[in-house]
Amino acid sequence: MDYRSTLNLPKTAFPMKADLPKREPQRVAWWNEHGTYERRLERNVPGGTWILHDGPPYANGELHMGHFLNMVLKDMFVKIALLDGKYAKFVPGWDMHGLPIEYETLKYLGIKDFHAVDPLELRAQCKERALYWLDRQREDRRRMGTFGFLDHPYRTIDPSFEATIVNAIADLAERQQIYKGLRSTLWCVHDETALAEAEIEYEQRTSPSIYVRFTANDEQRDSVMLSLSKHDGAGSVALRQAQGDDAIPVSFLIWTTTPWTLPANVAIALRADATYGLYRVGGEMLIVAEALAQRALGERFADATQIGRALGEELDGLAVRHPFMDRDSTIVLAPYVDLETGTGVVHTAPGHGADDFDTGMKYGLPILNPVDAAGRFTAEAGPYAGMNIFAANPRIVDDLRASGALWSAAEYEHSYPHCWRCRNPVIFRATAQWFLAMDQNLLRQRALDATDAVEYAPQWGRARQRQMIETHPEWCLSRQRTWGTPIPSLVCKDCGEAILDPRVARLAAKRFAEEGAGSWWSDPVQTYLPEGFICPRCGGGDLEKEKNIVDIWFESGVTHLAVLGRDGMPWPSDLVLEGGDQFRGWFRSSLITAVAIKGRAPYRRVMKNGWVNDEEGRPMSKSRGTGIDASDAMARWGADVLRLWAASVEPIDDVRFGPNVVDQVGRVYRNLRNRMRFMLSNLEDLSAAEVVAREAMEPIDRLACSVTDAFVAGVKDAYDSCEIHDAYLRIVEFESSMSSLFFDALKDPLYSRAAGDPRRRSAQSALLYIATRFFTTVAPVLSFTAEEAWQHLPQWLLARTESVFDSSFDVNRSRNAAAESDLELWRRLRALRARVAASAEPRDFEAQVRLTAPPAIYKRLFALGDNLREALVVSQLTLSSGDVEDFELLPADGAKCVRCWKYRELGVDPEHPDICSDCTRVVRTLQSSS
RNA sequence: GGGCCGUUAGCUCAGUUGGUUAGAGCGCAUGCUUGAUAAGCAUGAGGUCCCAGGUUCGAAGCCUGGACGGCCCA
Repeated sequence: MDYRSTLNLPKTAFPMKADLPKREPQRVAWWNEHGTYERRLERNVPGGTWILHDGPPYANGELHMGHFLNMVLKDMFVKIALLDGKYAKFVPGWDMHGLPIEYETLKYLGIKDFHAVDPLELRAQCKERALYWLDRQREDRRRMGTFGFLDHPYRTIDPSFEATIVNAIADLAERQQIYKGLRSTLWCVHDETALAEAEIEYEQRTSPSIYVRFTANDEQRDSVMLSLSKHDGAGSVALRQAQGDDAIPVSFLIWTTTPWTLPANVAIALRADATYGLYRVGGEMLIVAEALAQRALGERFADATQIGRALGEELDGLAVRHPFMDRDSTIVLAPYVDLETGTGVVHTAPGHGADDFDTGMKYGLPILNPVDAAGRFTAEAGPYAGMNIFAANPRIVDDLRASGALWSAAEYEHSYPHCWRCRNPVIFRATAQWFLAMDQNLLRQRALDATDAVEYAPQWGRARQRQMIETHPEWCLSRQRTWGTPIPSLVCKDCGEAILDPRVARLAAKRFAEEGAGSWWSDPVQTYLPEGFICPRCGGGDLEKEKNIVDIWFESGVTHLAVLGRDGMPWPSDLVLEGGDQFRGWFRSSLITAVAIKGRAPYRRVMKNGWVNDEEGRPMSKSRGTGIDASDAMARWGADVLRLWAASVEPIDDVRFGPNVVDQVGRVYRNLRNRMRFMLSNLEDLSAAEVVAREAMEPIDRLACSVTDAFVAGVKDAYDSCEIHDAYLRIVEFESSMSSLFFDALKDPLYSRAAGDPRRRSAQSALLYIATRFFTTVAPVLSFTAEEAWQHLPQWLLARTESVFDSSFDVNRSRNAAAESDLELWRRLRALRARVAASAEPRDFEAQVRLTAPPAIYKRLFALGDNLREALVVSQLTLSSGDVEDFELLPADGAKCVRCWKYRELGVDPEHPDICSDCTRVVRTLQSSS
């Protein structure tokens, strides 16, 4: 007789093959149709809020794996809070203004000169492009399984958002935190706009490297020689000789890699404490820092004789002639002059460098800026007027060579700042811009102090954040472009005064909230003038609008004002989570605006995630074939495997990604999935009424539930401290031990007992408990699979709890308190089980075990009753108490029952000679009922 | 060039305040199972804990220097 049909073999519709790329989109639709997230959110209202505030990705281009990692981690935290009963409202957002989109749009439209296009028309086109990318990215984000208000994201282009930006400007203006000033600003000549440091990328570039003589005229020569001779008494004989010979000119030798800045040169900077040498080379004398003389003079150093020396400070105030402009260049001192490169004699053009600018201000030097917005020399540049500055470089070098001022020229490869968008090299250019004053109202210090109230993960994040604030230069807020939110400033046509009046800004904010910021271009200026508004400087009434837009880092820096503190979301947020580059970007800009306007940090906790590199640990690159878009990855492997990958690595550090890494985590995924499947396949026939209460379960089932409680509590702790990877390790360890010990032990009772046998129902009840706890616990990570598994739970349970996201972690701390001894017993059973399983002969049911244990352990093992034999998967077990632990494996008594495979006494029933008495009873009952 | 971070088994990672023989999962090899079966169980191999000094009775963990990789900046 075939007894197989009399067994309760596993059965479930939950497929072994995941088919994630196909099934996941259906699950996204299912969640939407059922309003799973929104319903749970409403239910959680009494639980209090927990808000992760989304840092806006920029709406241009496809999402890459770095985005994926970041977005999926965010989603995990939102789901953790949700399952914890919190009102975890998540409003994603997009950064949609700015040069990258404007640039892409112009390219898309084939427009070369942006001045030629009507601002409102260009804005309309930019908006279309930004919305297009938002849609693409939003679809990817949905595909990841993201829970949140994806249909109603915040967008920096919304009129309400633009109003928030302008109101923030008004707030800052009221606090005298904004001023207009002339500064040396990073400038992109291609895009014709000022740039913030966050908009700069450093790339390798080859520049001309030239050494240039700045030669003293007769009068200057006397002063220079006099200063040198003072250094040590009357000076050397050679010095005295040279001093008297007017035919030997003296020059300071400067080094520069930007010849085009020479027309703006007004000074030469030395280091006060450095020693400068006077070198006689052929028929001339050169002054360079002693430490750099050999390198600076090159092969001609061999012919050079040092005939004098002086400290930098002894040369302060001297002057020499500019090599080709009709003016002097003053010798000044500056602390940043280093003795690593060049000559220690630094060409200084205050209009073309931040350091130079500072020196210029200190010495009251003229700030020359002979370069226009497009990077062409103005008339001020004399012979080079009209030329593009970079194109003029070789011409300037040639001219210097022709005039004899050039000492040497070479090519020089170095990293040089480039515009983040158009990739062209940027320049420093002194222009009038609107700035946020970092030290006004002690803003910088208050921002530093505000970090004390923030938790950072990792902890060194605070030091990093502080560093970024300490080194923050004055924040240049204005941009001379079109695609953005206007800075509502006015210019007095009578006196030229630039005016940023809070009242004007408020009017603008109100107007923008209704009409959008485009109205700044179309409205007459009167729209923005309060009653009787006049120029505060000259009293004139003829005002016009300035056409600056605000830095987009400022826009994203006020997302906390636009999103939080309304619609059920408190200010500040509980968590922000972005890539580590945002210590300098969004973490910083948000902190500064929040401290300036609200006096404290806009978040309680900052977490950074790492960079996603390829499998060799190098940056991903499309050209190397290691770059992959998030949407392609999801189409290939499915979101859940990738979500598991995000948890399997330490996402706070830089991580690696590639096909081999995914294959590996894919195998872990299949393990998890199969074990979920095993549980489900043994629950099909369990009705609600038959579920055994925890207290009434068999000992080993209670033990497994207890171990599960400890597991849930452990994972929850990891979640609470943002340690997703730690949770992953616990999940893998748990499912592995569950499978090898408990599931294996349960097979016999589940399969061979009568369906309604109390032993079997107890086991099933434990499995149901473990399954539901497990699905809930992994749901933040494996959202799709956990939900799919949940949907294969018994129907009566689904009627109560429609989705896994309607469940809760249910961490039972009091029950967990007793768990340590349970875990100890669990580990002991695993070790015992391994000893049996290691045996080749006899093995499993062919064996019986004779176990002797010391009294304390004996007591615990004895309490397990027949469950102990089940756990070891043997046919018979004798347990006795003794002084020493002893373990003996012997052949089992009896013969193999063909139905349950255990070794038993067979043939109790002549009709069923090959099966044991227990099996006979089951079979007879089945026969009589059919 | 500067600041910060990292480097533990083929891969992804654990390793509590310095303390036995450095662990897990995956992979690999071998065996078992064929009633979780494109599954399950067991065993095993595999490590100069990046390198070199130092502190210590004792260092993967502390100190110094260096190498390599990454991020941010100059």
